[in-house]
Amino acid sequence: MTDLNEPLTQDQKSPEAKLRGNGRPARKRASVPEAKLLEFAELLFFAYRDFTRDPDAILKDFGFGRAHHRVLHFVNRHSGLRVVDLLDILTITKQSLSRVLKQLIDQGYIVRQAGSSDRRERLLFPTGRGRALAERLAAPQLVRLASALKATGPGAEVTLRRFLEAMVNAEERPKVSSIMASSPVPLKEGGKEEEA
Amino acid sequence: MTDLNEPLTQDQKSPEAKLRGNGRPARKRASVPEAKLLEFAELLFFAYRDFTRDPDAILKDFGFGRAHHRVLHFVNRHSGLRVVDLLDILTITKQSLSRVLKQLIDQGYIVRQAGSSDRRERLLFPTGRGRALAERLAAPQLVRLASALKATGPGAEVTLRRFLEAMVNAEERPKVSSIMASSPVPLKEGGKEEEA
DNA sequence: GAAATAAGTCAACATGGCTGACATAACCGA
DNA sequence: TCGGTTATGTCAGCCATGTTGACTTATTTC
Repeated sequence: MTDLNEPLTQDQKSPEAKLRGNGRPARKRASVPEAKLLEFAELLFFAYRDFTRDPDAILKDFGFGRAHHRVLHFVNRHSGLRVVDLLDILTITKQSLSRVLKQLIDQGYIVRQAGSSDRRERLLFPTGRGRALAERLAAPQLVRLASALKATGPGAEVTLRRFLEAMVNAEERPKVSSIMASSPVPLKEGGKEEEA
Repeated sequence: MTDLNEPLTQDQKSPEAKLRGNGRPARKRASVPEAKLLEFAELLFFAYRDFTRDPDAILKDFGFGRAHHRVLHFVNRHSGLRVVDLLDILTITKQSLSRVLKQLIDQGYIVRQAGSSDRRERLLFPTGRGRALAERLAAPQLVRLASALKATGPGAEVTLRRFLEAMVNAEERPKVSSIMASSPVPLKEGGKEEEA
C-alpha cells in the first residue's frame, strides 16, 4: 500500500525507508531489509517457544504454571525484592501477582518479611525449597543457553547481550540494569526459615 | 541444598560442571558461567516482554489478542499453509486454534480454500484486510528489531541468527527452516477476495 | 471397502491476565 | 497530631486462551 514511489522490490524495503517516505538513500548505513527482520521476528518466536517448554513441563508436576516460574525466578535471583518491584518487572496487576504469589508462599517456596526501614514493605525471599525448585526449573534453560552460545561461536556473548538490552524499551533499560545488578547471587538472608 | 561437596563459589559453577559432577576441568573450552547464563535468561524475558507490547496494544483496538496475532502473522508470511502446519508451528491444540482462526475468517482477515491436490486440506490466505493488519502489527516490531540490530553493531545479524536457530529444539530445526523458506514474500494468490 | 488422515465442532475445565472496589498499616509532611 | 499518600492485600467477576475428550464429515490411500 502507498508504495508507488519506491522502485525497490519487496524484500529490499526497510522500516527506515518507510518512515523516511522518500527515495533518498539512508544517511549512514542501509538498515536490515524488512524480509530479514521478519525472519528474526519469527526466530525469536520459535526460540522463546522452545525456551519455555522444558520448565513448563516440570511446573505441571507441581501444579504450577509459567506465572509461578517467573515469580519464583525473580525472587530467587534477587532475594529481598519488594512486591512493587515484582509488579514492575512482570508488568501485571497486583491482583494477578497476588494469586500466584499466595500459592508459592502457602506452599513454602517463598517467605515474606517486613522491610526494616519501611515496615509497610514486604520483602520476598526464597526458602530452601524455593531455591531448589527455581534451580530445577532453570537447569534445562541454562543448558539450552550454554549450548546455543557455544554453537554460535566466539563473540556471541557480547553481541547477544547488546542486542537483548537494545530490544528492551529505552525507558525501561535503567530499571532493568538496576534489577540485574541487585543481589545477582541469592543472599544468605541469615534468618531461620520455616521449611515444610 | 546438598551443595556440600563443591568448594566453588556460586558464580563460577557451570551447567556442564554440574552435569560432570566432578572437579576436573572441562575438556575443550570453559562454558559460560551460570550467573551469566541466568542474566541471558532474564534479558530474554525482558526483551520478549517488550517485543510483544506494541502489537498487543494495537490488537486491543480490534478486540483481538496475541493468539490472533500469531495466526495472522504466519498466514500472512506463509500464505497457503495448511491448518496442520499452523498447529505444528504454534504447538497448540486444534480446538484452541479453531477459536481464533474462526474469528479471523468470520471478520474477513483470512480466507480458507480447499487444497488442489488434496481436497481435504484447507489452505489459509490473508485477505487485503488481513495483510494490512499483519503489517500494522509487525511495523513496531520491525522498527524495534532494526534499531536493536543497529545498536548491536556489525556482525549482529549473523551472530543473532545462529544463536536463535540454536535455541530451537534440535528436532524442530528442519521444520522451522522449511517453514521459513516457504513463501517468504506473501503469494499473490490470484483469486478474487471477498473484501468487506 | 476399510482404515487413515485433515478438518471442524461441542462441552467442560484451568490458568492467568484484567477491572473495580475496598481495607489495613505505615510513613510523611504540614 | 492529623490527614494524605503509599505498600500491600483481598473479594468478586470477567475475558482470553490454553487444555481434554468425544464425535462428525469429507477425502485419500491401501
